[in-house]
Amino acid sequence: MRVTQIPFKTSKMVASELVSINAKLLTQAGFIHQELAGAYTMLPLGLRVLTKIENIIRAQMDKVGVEINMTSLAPIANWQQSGRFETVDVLMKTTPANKVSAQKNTTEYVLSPTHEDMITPMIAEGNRSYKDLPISVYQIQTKFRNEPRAKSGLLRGREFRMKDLYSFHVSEADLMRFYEAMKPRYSAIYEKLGIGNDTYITLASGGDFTTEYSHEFQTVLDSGEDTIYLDRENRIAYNKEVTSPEDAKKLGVDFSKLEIVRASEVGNIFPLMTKFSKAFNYTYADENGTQNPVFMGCYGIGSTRLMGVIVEKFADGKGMVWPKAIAPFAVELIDINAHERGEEIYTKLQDTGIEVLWDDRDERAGAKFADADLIGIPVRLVVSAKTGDQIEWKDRTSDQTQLLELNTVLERLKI
RNA sequence: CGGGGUGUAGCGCAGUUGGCUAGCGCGCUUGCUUUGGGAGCAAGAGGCCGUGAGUUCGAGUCUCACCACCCCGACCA
Repeated sequence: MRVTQIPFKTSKMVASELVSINAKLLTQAGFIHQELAGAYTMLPLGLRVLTKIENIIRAQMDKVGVEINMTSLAPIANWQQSGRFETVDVLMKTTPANKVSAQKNTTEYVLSPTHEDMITPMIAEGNRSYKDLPISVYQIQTKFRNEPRAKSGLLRGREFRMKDLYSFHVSEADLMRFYEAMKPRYSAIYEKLGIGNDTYITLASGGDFTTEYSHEFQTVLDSGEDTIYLDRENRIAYNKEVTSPEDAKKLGVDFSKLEIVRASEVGNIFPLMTKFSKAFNYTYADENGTQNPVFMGCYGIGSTRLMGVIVEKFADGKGMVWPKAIAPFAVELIDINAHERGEEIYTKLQDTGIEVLWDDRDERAGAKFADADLIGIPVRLVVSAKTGDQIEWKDRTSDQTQLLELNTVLERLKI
């Protein structure tokens, strides 16, 4: 991609009221554009990052389930049937904007904040035998939650993207077997995203459902919203909400010996048990023809939030620093008064299948360098009168530059 | 929802005890010079001062209401 193709420019300045690092840098670098409190357009660079994050999630989920795309609009009836229409206070619904025409459709719909209420009856339609189970289906989509207070850029929005996987089982034992199998899938995702070391599986409350505890994945982050009690040695943490004296006794943990840190929740897995299958009368026939309730689990990961967390985690004084796996491009190419040479290298890199962003603007060197630092692509290549037939290589996180032959550059980038 | 703050040019901001033609920087346009860390000079274009009611001879400035956004808390992926 050429920088001149992108109609969303970087900016030298940004509103002083943007305190959150991810909101500030992503806005300044032209990755996102805010439309409302807690709702952002993904611009070309931001969309590339988000897509890569979601593809990493997708690769792991494809090992345990199949992907579908569901509607965001949901019938109110489904939410009434689960009893959640009145109780979920972040629920949003549509309202027709005007009633000028008599034949106008005035039906109101739920804007789905999560999809249990839709997927349960859908799966139940054709899967009534023990032979059909277990089932595991996921989706990566935009979800809507009327948060009382959207904040911190991508960390908490009213419209955000999230992966949800739903699983359906013949028994609690089978559900828990699957539930346990999800943990390594989640760890693999955080590992690939570059935050594996700082992300801990965390015991949290089971909420309104029938299990006592559930698990979250928390990334240690000063600007995180949650407080967790961290046991670094055993790589496990406890959400503050489950650190009462009773919890301590039940779990056999001495919380006073643990480190208290701020963290951001980047995933959760939850045994739903039979809450939704009961609400939607989803039963299956076992070997004896007896009807039994289906056991369900749900497994979420907020992809837009992850993008924000990763910015917060790695940014330095000059801008963002993307892990290789999700950087919008593998390399940024800058030409300094060497447009033809730039185009030549740009074409070669592209032909080799390397993702390259070419800053082909008619800008001064300083402006291009500053923007490259801000955007945070892992490798910066420069061609100019100084570099001759060679190419200057600089890693985003280093101050060292080196002159390399084109072939060497291609070799290095292939890895 | 409680508390605190902010709405003035595309973006970032200033605007005195109410005063006449509303400024500055960035960006944008044109020209010349410059060219490896956000260039210089010159000439331009660009405003319903968030919205609505008041007070006043006169409101960006004062009053009230509303809306939006940011921050703390409560709540939540």
